[in-house]
This record gives sequence, C-alpha cells and structure tokens, in this order.
Amino acid sequence: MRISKKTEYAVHSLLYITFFKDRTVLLDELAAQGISREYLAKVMRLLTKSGILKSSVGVNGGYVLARPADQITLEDIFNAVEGDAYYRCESKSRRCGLAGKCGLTEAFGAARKMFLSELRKCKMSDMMEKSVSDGSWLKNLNPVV
Amino acid sequence: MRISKKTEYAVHSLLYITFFKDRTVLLDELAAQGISREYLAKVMRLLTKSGILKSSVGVNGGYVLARPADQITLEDIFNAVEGDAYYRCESKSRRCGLAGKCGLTEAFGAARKMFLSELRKCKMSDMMEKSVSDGSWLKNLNPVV
DNA sequence: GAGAGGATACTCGGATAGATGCTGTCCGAGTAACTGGGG
DNA sequence: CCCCAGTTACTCGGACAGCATCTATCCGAGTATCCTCTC
Repeated sequence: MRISKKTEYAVHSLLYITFFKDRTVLLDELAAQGISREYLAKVMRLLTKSGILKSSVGVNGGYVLARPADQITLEDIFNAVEGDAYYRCESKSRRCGLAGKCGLTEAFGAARKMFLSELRKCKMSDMMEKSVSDGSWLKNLNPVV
Repeated sequence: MRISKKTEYAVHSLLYITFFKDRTVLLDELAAQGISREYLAKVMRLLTKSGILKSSVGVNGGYVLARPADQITLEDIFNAVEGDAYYRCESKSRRCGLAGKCGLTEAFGAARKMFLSELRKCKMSDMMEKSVSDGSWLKNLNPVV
C-alpha cells in the first residue's frame, strides 16, 4: 500500500513512452530523466511482466506500450509496481483474544478498494494530455531518431 | 500511508479500553495482549496527543477514552498513529522536465481522500459490537478491580 | 549474390550494499496518590 | 486531628539497537539485428 518511488518512475517513463508511441524507447533515454538506470530497468520489467509494456531485446530493442494509452490506468501501474501485499490483522499470532474478529482486515480492505477505484479513473492518456497542456518538457522534446 | 502494526495495536487497545469504559486501564493490562509494553506506550502517547485518549500519571493513573466510542472513527486512529506524511511527486529534484506537472500528487491525493472517507465510516462503537457479538475474549473478561 | 559466423546493441535477472523507517528495548525523569509520623 | 515528608505506582520521553524493505549498483547471461567474409 505504500507509494514508493517505483510508481513515480513508472508513470514518468510511461508518459515518455506514450509521447513517442510510434517507436521503441531505450532504457537510456528513460534513465536520462535522472533515474538510476539499473534500478529503472527493474521497474520496467515489472511493467512488462504485467502486460503494460512490450519489450524487445537485442539491437533496435526497447519498450513500447502494449495497448493504447487510454486503456492503461494508474491502478494498473500501481498494482504492477507495488504488488498486492497488504495489511492483515495479525492478532492471532499474539495473545490477542480477538483473533482477527475485530474487523480491521475488512475495514482496511474496503478502504483499499476505494483507493484503487479512484486510481482507476486516472488514465495514461489523461495524464499525457495534462502534462503536455501544462507546458512541460514533453512538448519540447525532439524525437531522437 | 503504510498501515503498520501501530494501528493494530492502537485499535485493539482502544477496544479494550472501550469495554472497560467506566474505569482507567493500565498499560500493563493492554500489553498483556502480547504487545511490547514500552512500544505500546509510545502508541498510546500518540493517541493521547491527538485527543482520542486521556491519560493520567501517578497512582491510579492509566487511560480512558476522551470521548464516547461512537465519536471515534478508524480515520481518527489512523491519522493519529500513522501521521499525515504522504506521497508527493519528487520529479523536481531530478532532471525530470515534468517538474511535478504530471498530476501524480493530485491523483494519489484524491485516492487518499477516498481511503480516509471509508475509514471514517468505521466507528469504535461498531467495532466493539462486532467483536463482542463474534464471541471474542472481550465477552469473557472479568473487570480486574 | 547468398549463406555463415562474428560483432554489436540491447534487455534480463541475480547478488549485493546502503539508506530509511518500523519495531522493540532500556532507563531515568516527572507526577500524583497514598502512608506514616510528629505536632 | 492535621500537616508534612517519604514511599509507591504510574506515565512520559529520549536514546539506541535490530530488522525489513526500499533504493541503488554491479555484472554476467541471453538474444536479436547487423555486418563482413567466403564461396
């Protein structure tokens, strides 16, 4: 449930890839945002494994989106990157007579659902639009052919 | 945003205190659930500072609820215990041209609001009822006068 | 001109180390109620 | 009977160690394309 830097790295890289959607993007290009290259590689692998990206190895390899940007939500990215480990009441492993009957697991489970459903509303294509209209770097980038 | 053990300790202890709402409860009683006494003391202090509990030191000291159990929500407890540190996009500190314009901070902020509003629905008194009706330890406890 | 083999340019993924924050421990300080003795 | 000082029973809060996880680094392995050489 923690939001780590991995998610930030993933989203920014996906924005970049979305911008150059008609060509494969290199890891080095993405790392040029100021992200550790090797660490980013691991994040990209998570996105690839979960089917958000397609990667190809070898010469002319790199990354492309596996599906259109309006079919990728922040929830997809969050799940791919942060995993689905989550809180569970551990009272049973203590001398706690509640033995998980306190309803904590359920309450936090419901809260997580709301959290995720809010992330689901946020599509990659929306973020792309917002970033471009805010006059960000993406606007000024020249495709490095 | 992480849900640590502190929250679990806090909720279970508050349940105990709620059950014996007409007397002060000792730290040792609460720690008897199988929680490190000294660590729990820190959690209790967080709850006291945020106005959920009232504590008194000295002989006959201990803890009591600062307000009725139906006016204490899981959100109150969560905020008191986990604090309000939360995700902020740090792209500015990198060579990232997005400079925080990606909307990540806003998106996760909205998601957090939904998360908290769900926790707000869960009152201490509800959890108390649930725990008792599930035949838990609370039912069998004899007030240690 | 075509096929084979080597060079090149990428990603994959495991091992490892440092940083950070949670968890747990220790201990002295502070405070309020009780107790007992002296006036 | 009353007051005062000492004792006792608590919480407060800082310092510190252990540990898990996140972050970052290193490096060899694997793979696809391209280039060159040979026939």
